[in-house]
Amino acid sequence: MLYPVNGKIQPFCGKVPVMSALEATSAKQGPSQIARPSGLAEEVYRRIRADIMSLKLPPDTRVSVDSLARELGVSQTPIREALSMLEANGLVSKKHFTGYATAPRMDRAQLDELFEFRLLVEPHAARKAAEAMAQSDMESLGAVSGAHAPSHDGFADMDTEFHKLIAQGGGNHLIADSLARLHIHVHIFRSCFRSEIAEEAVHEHDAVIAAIRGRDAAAAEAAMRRHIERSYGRLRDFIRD
Amino acid sequence: MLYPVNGKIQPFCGKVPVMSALEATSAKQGPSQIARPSGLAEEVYRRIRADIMSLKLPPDTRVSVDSLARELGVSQTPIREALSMLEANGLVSKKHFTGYATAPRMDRAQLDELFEFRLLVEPHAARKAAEAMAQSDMESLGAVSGAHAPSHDGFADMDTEFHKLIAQGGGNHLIADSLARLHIHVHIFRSCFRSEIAEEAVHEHDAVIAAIRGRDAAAAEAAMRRHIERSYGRLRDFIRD
DNA sequence: GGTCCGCCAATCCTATAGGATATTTGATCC
DNA sequence: GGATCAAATATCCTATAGGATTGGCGGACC
Repeated sequence: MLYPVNGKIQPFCGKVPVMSALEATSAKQGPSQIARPSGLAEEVYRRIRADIMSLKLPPDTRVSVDSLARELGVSQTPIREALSMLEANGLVSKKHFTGYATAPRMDRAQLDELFEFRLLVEPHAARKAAEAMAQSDMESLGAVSGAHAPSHDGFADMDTEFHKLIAQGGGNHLIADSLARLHIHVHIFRSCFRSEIAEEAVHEHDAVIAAIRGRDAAAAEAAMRRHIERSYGRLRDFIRD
Repeated sequence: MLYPVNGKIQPFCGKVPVMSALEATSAKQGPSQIARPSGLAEEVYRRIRADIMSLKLPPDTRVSVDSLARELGVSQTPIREALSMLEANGLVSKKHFTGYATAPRMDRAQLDELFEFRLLVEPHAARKAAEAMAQSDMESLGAVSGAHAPSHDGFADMDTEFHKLIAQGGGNHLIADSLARLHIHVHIFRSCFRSEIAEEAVHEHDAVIAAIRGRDAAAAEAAMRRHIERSYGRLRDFIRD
């Protein structure tokens, strides 16, 4: 057959891939989501993004379309579409006739800009979350609370989920999407330095969660602001420029 | 020849297209910019985005890859890359095996979310612009001030430039990019209703400009907040849902 | 010994052909 | 007359081949 089925990524020709895609989406986004086998491009997109976030593709690394196509067992077209989307999200950059490369690691100026933005948006999101968060999300929030994360990746996932839930809690999709896009870069930056799991961060998280559960908007905003400021202080130490 | 040169978009095979691309970029971004013929995909991207913003492609309209390829005289690949980038920016959406379509017109909820976001970010940007805007941008700001725009498009361009300069003035690229991305949607929404050129908006702009020129951060923030609130009121009237 | 020029490999970019799918249209049946 | 099913069309998705360009490498020249 023309479609290599060596365990990488399979096109939507058979029935099995479709089912697996359905399971994947429904498992990740909850049962209320429509079944949408969004195509190979999106699959490849997630794969590459995961590789970037796990530092399997470190910052400032060349990414060859040919290599990816061979490695994933798909044609170049979906690779190109995925890379174009990643470029639009700032995770890779394209130089004409030279190819794609993962974005270089954040420098001091970019870190400052990123946290200025977070400090502007995320406390507001926490305030609104305290006012209007749905009960279901509130319960999910409890799941990322007290449990001590064993590994570095475990903490990172928990942190991502924590901030995502609060951003969504405000009910504003634009805010949630913007913060999610930014959080990816924070994740990469933090992973670059394999920073120790900060016990403080967990306490700060719990403070925010407590305020939101108590529907105390002002306290939630303040706690989130404090968390981001402290987080900024912890990350800033890793950089000198 | 394989490359149709019927006046649409030309590949980078000859010398003339390269020169024209150079002239275009240098004319738009100033003489200090490196020459970067970024490829067909970006050219196509700008073209489609322009067509969407000019309502030549109205909201919720099917966009065929084949048709675009024929119309622009290029292959399908750059069209796909451009559409992927547009999708990442929320201007088109893709449905598997059905094709691309321009995003539907904003509904009331989206308008609310968008202006909540703007109200959160843009006054802050104005404050920072008043504190730190470069002298060159300050002069450019004067150019979009008093002059009465004759046409609807003229006002729209002026408005876009006004908000772009202030967003850039704060020196935070993330803020500037986010606001630019959002402003496109505001532009489309406004164009849909061919709203009359609001004389008020010009006065509000002038108030912001005056505050920034006077380096009065608090006044700039307040003026921008007022401008956005009024702008929201003007646009909200067009929608019922 | 340093610098410049031409060649080679790797990569990207474009174009075309073929298979698969969703939507539409028309005819048939109830 | 309305609804249902099937064929046809238009479109997308994938794969492969060929042309064009960049960056690095070795040799020649000053």
